[in-house]
Amino acid sequence: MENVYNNGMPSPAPKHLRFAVVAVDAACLKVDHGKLSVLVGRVNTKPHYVNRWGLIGGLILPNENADEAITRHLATKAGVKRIYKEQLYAFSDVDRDPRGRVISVAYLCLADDTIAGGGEAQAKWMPVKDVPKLAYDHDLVLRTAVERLRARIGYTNIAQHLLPREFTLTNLQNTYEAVLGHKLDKRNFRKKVQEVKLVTGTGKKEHKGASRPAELYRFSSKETKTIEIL
Amino acid sequence: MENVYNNGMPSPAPKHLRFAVVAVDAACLKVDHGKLSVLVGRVNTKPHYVNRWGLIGGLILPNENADEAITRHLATKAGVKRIYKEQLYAFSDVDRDPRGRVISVAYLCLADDTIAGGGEAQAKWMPVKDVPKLAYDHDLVLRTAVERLRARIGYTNIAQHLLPREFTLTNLQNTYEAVLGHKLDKRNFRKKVQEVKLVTGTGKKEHKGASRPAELYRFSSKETKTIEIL
DNA sequence: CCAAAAGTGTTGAAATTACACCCATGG
DNA sequence: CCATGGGTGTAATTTCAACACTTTTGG
Repeated sequence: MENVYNNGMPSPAPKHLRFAVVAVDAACLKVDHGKLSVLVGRVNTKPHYVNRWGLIGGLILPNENADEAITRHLATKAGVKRIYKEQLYAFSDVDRDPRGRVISVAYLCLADDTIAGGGEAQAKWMPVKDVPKLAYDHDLVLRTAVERLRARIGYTNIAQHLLPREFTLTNLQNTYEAVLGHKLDKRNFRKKVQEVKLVTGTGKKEHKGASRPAELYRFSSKETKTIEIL
Repeated sequence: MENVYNNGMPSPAPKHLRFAVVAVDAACLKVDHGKLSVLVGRVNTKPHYVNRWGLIGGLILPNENADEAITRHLATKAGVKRIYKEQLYAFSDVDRDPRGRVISVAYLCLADDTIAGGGEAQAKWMPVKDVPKLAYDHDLVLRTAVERLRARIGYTNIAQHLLPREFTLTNLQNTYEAVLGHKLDKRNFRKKVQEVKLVTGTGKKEHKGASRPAELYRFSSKETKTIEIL
């Protein structure tokens, strides 16, 4: 074989090599009323999936890459814009879509509690614990996304994408607890997030109800930084 | 919009949606004579890439998924079989391949020092520090793979795929040092790998040259386990 | 007996965990 | 004045990093 990369593909590739369509799917998560929740949309692809739920997604078009495609589909199909996205995994099993060969690049997306979305009536947020069996292989995609988020929240500042710009330390701790699925010690949590410079206090206070007002914090860095341990 | 997932795609998808081909590429790494090395192949896709090096890869076919495709291409194009593979990232930029739209699912693959490969004359192992500019976006793919390996070796037993079944603790430490790019303390290293039960001693000794023979070890688990810290 | 690589412990510093009470506010 | 959630420190334990010499073998 003369050339180990080129499969004899001219430009553009002949039709028989273009048998697949490429899609993107979003496992879009947020913490909603203390529960880790996922954005799902109605799926009605008869005869295979009738009146089911699935993740938000759709095809990649010729003039866009996967990142651009996922952004577009989230905006047009769920009214969700400007949220955090990171690539999760490419799902490529031959029969993962009963309609034909579809290879899907899945994304882990994170939104804060205040994000709208689901306003499209065909899309809504649902607690992860309550999701029924989803269409296609979307159960697998969702499970993969939750595992990834749990792993990442422990050693990066990724949680910033689950919170508004300013938040109390109690908000932050609740977010961690919802994602991880277990309680944390309040004093140790506060000590740690400050010491590792995850957050910085603004002077401001949040007054809410009949109790001592809480200080508002921000994440120190907007870059996704890898910090060591939490 | 009635259906948020189906883009109006019938079965099978119409031609204009099947504009892309889907490929796989392998960032295949091993530690060769103490140096982290990558498997590269000749690329000659005139007029864009003349006599260049690139990663081993090729197209996905209609009857296989990405995992199967990467296995096939490594075997047929580099004679490399039965090595460890994990999906790395899907690269999908519109013009990443000058010949046309190619979306590539990249893999991180690991081999032990004894693996053959490169016997095909068109494929060979090259120290990562010495690789010239590669074809396509393969520099980016390689960089991504090395970062991933460095991160993972620190908290998983993934290093097992870089070593033969039995090895000395010195072999193991050399492997870690080659991947990480810095020296480690011998006593602390040995203490840690035993305490965390990464490896188990076989009674056997390796006699080599005029020096005290070393005990041979194995990895305790063949599953990819996530251990905490190393 | 010499060269070469294998093997082995201790100590001081730093980090981690567990744990309970006082504070500030609004109603 | 009381109910609510916010905020704080310390001591015991564990973990981590730095460091040098003895052992075993083949030639």
